[in-house]
Amino acid sequence: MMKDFESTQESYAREVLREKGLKSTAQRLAVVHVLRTSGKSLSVGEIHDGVKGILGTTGLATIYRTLEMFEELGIVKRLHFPDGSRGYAFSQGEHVHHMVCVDCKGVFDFPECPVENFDYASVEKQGFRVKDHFVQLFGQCVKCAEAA
Amino acid sequence: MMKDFESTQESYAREVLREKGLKSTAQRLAVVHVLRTSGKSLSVGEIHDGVKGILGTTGLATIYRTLEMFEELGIVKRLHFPDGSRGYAFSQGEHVHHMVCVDCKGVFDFPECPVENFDYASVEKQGFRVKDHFVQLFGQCVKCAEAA
DNA sequence: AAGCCAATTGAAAATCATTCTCATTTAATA
DNA sequence: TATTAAATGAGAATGATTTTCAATTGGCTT
Repeated sequence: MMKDFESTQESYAREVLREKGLKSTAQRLAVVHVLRTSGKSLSVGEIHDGVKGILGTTGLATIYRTLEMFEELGIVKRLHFPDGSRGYAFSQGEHVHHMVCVDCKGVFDFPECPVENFDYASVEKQGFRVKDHFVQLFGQCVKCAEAA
Repeated sequence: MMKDFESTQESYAREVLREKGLKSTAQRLAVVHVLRTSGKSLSVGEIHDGVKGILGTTGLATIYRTLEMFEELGIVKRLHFPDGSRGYAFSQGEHVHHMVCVDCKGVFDFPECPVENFDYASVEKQGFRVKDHFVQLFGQCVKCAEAA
């Protein structure tokens, strides 16, 4: 039906889903496809539009359900923008952080974790146990810098 | 009308507002007061309730307007939780990151920035210009660890 | 201390985002 | 291919946020 639907990313999603006993539905794979081919962070509405472009009619609730589930499975990552809006980006499970272009919303990974080797002394002195962290960089990508 | 309404934090907010030619209304100072005395991150609704407790009837829209403005002024900081909900915490302008207790939503600052001295080589190699970052730690505070 | 005026507020409506319900459909397995 | 639990679609319901506009108020000025 559609070329280029079987990429590493789609296979990866398929596998994660199967491992968990979840179904690899056309809608779910389409969400992965839309995110992957966009190369950037998309809003729920944009993802919905993208999926509709592939499958025709698709319920918005399905997109929400899929994204929530994908986030728990580590297939996508939710990003937060300064203006308060949210976006989702494809993410392949590993511990990767994201750098987002504030102009085009393009998403670029950076695998080195700035927080990984951070010395939490001041925080742990107070008795905190750090369990997780959220890091996101904002900036401008080459294309947008040149266009400006 | 209310003791303890003039703290460093309230004075700070007053000053920032005056510098920008904005009014120090009872509602705005009450928002600061509620956040300060709570010592933790609060949702918009919780802040609204807190302000109503002080001033009686208060419009929810005012709370939204105030928080948005305070965020731009660096008086409060918006936090994002894993469950998708948002919270606001008092923040005094400087570059501080926050550690949030996932149990009680208590907010604790840590002034050392883990990202400050991070080597962006891999990112900048691709031509990105990093302009800003968002860092937030999740974990458990002493009290909640003991209670568990 | 009173008056002025732009800034701010409250209340409700409007809009936008997200979740829920339930009848129907479908992917995976036998 | 039949079975069945899982998943979907449609729209209603809920919840969050923004807008509108008339009424109020804080920070001057006099």
